[in-house]
Amino acid sequence: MRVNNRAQNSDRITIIDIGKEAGVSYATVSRVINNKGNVNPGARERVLRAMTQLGYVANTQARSLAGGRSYVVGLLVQDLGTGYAGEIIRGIDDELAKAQYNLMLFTTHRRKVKESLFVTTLTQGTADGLLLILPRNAEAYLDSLRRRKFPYVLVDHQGIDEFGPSVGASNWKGGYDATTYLIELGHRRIGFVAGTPELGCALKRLEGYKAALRDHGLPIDPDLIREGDFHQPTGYRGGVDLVRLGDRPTAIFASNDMMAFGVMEAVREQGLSIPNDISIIGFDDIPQAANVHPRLTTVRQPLEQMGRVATSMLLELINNPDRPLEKIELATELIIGGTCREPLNQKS
Amino acid sequence: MRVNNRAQNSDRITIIDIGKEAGVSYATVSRVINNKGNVNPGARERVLRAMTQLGYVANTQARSLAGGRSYVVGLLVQDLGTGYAGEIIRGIDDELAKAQYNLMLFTTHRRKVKESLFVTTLTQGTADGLLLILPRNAEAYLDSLRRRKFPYVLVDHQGIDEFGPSVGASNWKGGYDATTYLIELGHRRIGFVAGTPELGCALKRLEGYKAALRDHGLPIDPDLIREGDFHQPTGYRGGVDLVRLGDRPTAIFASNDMMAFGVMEAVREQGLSIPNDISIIGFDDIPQAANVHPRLTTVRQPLEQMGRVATSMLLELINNPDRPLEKIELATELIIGGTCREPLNQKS
DNA sequence: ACAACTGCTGCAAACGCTTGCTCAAAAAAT
DNA sequence: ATTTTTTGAGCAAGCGTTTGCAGCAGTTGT
Repeated sequence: MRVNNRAQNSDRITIIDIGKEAGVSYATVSRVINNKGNVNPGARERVLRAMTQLGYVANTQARSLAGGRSYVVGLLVQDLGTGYAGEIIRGIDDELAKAQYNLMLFTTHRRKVKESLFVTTLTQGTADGLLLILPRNAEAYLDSLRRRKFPYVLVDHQGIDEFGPSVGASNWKGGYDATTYLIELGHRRIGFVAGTPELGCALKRLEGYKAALRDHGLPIDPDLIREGDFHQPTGYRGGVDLVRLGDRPTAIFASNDMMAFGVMEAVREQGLSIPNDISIIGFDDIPQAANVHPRLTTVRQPLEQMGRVATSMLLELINNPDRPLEKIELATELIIGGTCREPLNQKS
Repeated sequence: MRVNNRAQNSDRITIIDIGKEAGVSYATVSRVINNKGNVNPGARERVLRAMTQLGYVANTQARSLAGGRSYVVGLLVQDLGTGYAGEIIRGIDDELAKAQYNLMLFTTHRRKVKESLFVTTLTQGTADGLLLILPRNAEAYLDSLRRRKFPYVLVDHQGIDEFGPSVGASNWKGGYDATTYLIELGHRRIGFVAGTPELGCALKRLEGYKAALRDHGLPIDPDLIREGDFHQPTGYRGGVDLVRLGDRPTAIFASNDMMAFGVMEAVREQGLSIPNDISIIGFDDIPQAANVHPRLTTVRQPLEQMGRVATSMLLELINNPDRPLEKIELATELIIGGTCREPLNQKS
């Protein structure tokens, strides 16, 4: 006989137990659990009752082994440092919970090496699908996933993978709207702090900004455009540079909130007031944006909803692998806070 | 015959394949994988070679079913909004990766209800152990875990569970040190913004603050102590209140960084300079603390290390359930940034 | 040279579940 | 009343591992 090394195994309740309790075979119990086949309403009732009575909890490993489904989706994310991923994840695991799925998390952090390994393990039976938030070197495995028809969805990543399904936000339009808003307030010199140029979303936002300027007959001044990397320090740096410009801008558009916070710091450190001296607008609307004073005016990406939509797409893909792949772009929304106003006309 | 519904099953490589390739039985392959029993070095060598050659990936579900181990640990965390949890998680999954373990994430968010359900499922075979970061209503299940000897470790939670193993930081000493630092700089009126009083760590920090004042013969002025909840808005609120005080403090100690950011905002909005008019010190040293300007002076909690230590404790507990339970308190460290200086003697 | 070990390896059962097949009983059709 | 169809449920195989047990060489001891 084999001895289990896990204490709770001894009293673990299996479908066999509940089959006995309900007076049916364990196969029937399984059918009830999975809503499969034809089960007599009476029997189903008894099974259900027995389950709650005995406190049955399905053994996911066994289900997975037998049924080929693990009820787990893997999530690959770079880092949980800002609220950004947190918001998306909120949507994800809310949606996952509804479908009785679990979330396996892998944080890339600095070590790109293991990313592939993780994907391999996960896609080899541990998970039924994969959610990728802003993956960096996805090329390494995306191809293999596609070939094997392993379900996955890209979140907030435009550009890299033209074939795969993805969920993002209207970055171009968001950039356009934010800029237009500033222009309509009366701003003529609008600084821009760009995001990592390798990321599609960063480019789109920049293009939106340029298009808005163009459409309103304003010049695109390269001096007003600074490169950043979506993190606070580069926002600060860009802010300092822009503020020190001889003919400094009356407004600055940072292409994400974290950088906007950096810009705000820079502006204030130079003894200038927000929004009186300089208007500031961000992008993302992470939770913190609502916590600074004045509240950051920003372009909201529906992060939670993105997580939600991506998840439900993934679940559908899992249930029906031959379903046509979609690319969904959710609408952004301008959130008016207190960091923007019409420019004071002391300087034209 | 049964037809698999998963495409990749057809070409999945199992220990049987490896066994054939290496010319041994699959049992031997299993022994090699698990470093069990005596295996002939030559055979081991061949097996290893076959594994890399064929790109073998173990099926975790099967291992779990047969071996009673899932190589998964569950993580329960309230929210991923700030970098706080992110840092801890970095330590956790770094350590987990070393042991070839995976991480199952559950975010409590607003819905406490499902927390217990998650714990039940997880402890019923899905995970080998549980990591709990600042759980709120842990009483609901901690007891059951203890009874069933299910391995778990509490992270950064002092007070609730006197029996269970836990990892935290020296909150009292951190509070004491920070306050002493300010006093030694010459501050006499030091404001304090407290954290959620239900959390042990918040209380400890406050006590450390009071003790330092006492030890240096300074009065404890209730007016200088404001209640907060560890989030930015309450820090802001507390900051505003303190700054508006008739006899305003020359320094403010916020009991975590997020609130310190709120205080910084409040101070600057009142037209005061940091650190010239008011010194500010935080607690935690989340990544952002290094990104604000000037860099926040704060008490570093070794968050990543806490995650790391908690994880290795958990893993040891999993391997040896009868091991005595420990409570580890890691040292905090004062990080000198640029938000503190001696008070300007314009006002005594 | 024979018994007693030792080291290595294979066999097969078990883990808890899903599901194709089969078949009995009940319902519908003739 | 008989045949056909439908419905419901049991049987047993199989998912990919781990591991106790048995067996078979090769060593060592006497």
